[in-house]
Amino acid sequence: MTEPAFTPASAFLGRLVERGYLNQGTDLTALDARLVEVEKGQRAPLIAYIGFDCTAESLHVGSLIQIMLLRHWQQCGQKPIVLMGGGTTRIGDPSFRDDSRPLLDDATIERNMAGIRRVFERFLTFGDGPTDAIMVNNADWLDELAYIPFLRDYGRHFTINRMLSFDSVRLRLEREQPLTFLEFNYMILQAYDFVELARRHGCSVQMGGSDQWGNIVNGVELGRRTQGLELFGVTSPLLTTASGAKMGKTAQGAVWLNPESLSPYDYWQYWRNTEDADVGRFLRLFTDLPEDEIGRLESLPGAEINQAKKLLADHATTLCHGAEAAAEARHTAETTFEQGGSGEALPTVPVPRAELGAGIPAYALMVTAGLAGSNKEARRLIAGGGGRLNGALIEDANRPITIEDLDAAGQIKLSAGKKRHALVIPA
RNA sequence: GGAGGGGUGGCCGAGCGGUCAAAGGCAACAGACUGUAAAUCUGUCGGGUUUUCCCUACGUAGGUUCGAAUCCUACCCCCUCCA
Repeated sequence: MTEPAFTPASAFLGRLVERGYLNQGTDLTALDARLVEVEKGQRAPLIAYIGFDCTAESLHVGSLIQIMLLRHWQQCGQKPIVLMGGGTTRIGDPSFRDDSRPLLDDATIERNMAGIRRVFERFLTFGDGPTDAIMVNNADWLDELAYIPFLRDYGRHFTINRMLSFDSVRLRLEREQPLTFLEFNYMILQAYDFVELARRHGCSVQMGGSDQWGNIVNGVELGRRTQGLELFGVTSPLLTTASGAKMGKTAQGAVWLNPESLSPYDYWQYWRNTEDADVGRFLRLFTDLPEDEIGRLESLPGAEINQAKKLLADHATTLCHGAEAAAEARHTAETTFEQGGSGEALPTVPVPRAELGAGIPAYALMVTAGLAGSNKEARRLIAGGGGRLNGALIEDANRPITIEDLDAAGQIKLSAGKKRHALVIPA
């Protein structure tokens, strides 16, 4: 557990504490000492892993803190392993959930894994070097597990009594939600993953979100009991916004890290709209900016805090999508919001020139532009004063929009409210 | 296997023969206020070209009624207690 006055000597743990990544860890003092030895060149880099589910074809902002943990780990001269849960995803982590996850088929898992791999390549350096990241898939060993030998070798180290006492299981049972035996095995397999990674790759540290604490501790103990290994666990805090909402949800859904799932412009916007109270915290967690700079930014008064939000958006987007995409997103945002214009990175919707020539009712165009889910919703939006055409309020939902409405740049800017815009271009 | 309770809109949760597209809350969207923030207030919140009209919807399939989310039958699923 975390010692209250723990002051780490190692670069890595020092950074975690300073930047707010540390929730708790097993024997942090010993881990700190090992890390220092590496820094002094007295031992080879330590190897840490974090496991990721393959439940979607991209990771989202909720996993970003974990990705950043691996990134800092690598920057501090240690070696990261990204563990893809190709095997465990077929079971579904029951931690703190009331319902079972839907079981995914192998093809879907495979596809998801490919999408997730690309995200990591932006945050970590992969390769064969001593501190290069590697990616492994736990299906490689879980798929071929033999049931009886596995039970005999590992099952005997788990008591049901203890497993039932873990919050992740206990809370579910207390709420009288069913927990299947399949899901119940998840924690055993995750513990086994840790031991297997130690054996195969010499991995000695597992990190993860605080909801993984129970699973991580199980792995540490299993390693000690079965092979006398000294393993460590480190968790990061569960993140919520200052107003208490879970991170990573927006109107359009999850904030994906993959440009196909969420455009860099929308990603930039997500960070730009951070609540005032979160700016400092997020700068520390999701950018590489130095502490003194962050201190200055987070104390900007009143509306000036918006400068800090832009920098947050710039740096977070650069990490995830590259500097070019970030610059374009910022440019688009500034022309759209500060000059009332429209930048290139706004979503564009091609509409056949002939249809525009004939005129399309405003409500219908809102729908094709993706700004409303149905004609009715579009009408409501316009009736409520939320529809704009090239910046001007749309009074009548039936008002035809034609080529006459093309602006100087040859496009039509449609807006739903102040933040959602789309460009209609004749095709 | 026996007894009882329950399955309602994105979620929670009322309704228990017409006045029900279904109270209330949350979430969401828009408006006002602002700073592309938070909080607050207002409006909207199944679909249909603007609708005193139509369609779809209250686990599934039938039925009784002029009329059902509400009653009946069968089936599926969940929960509780007993065995």
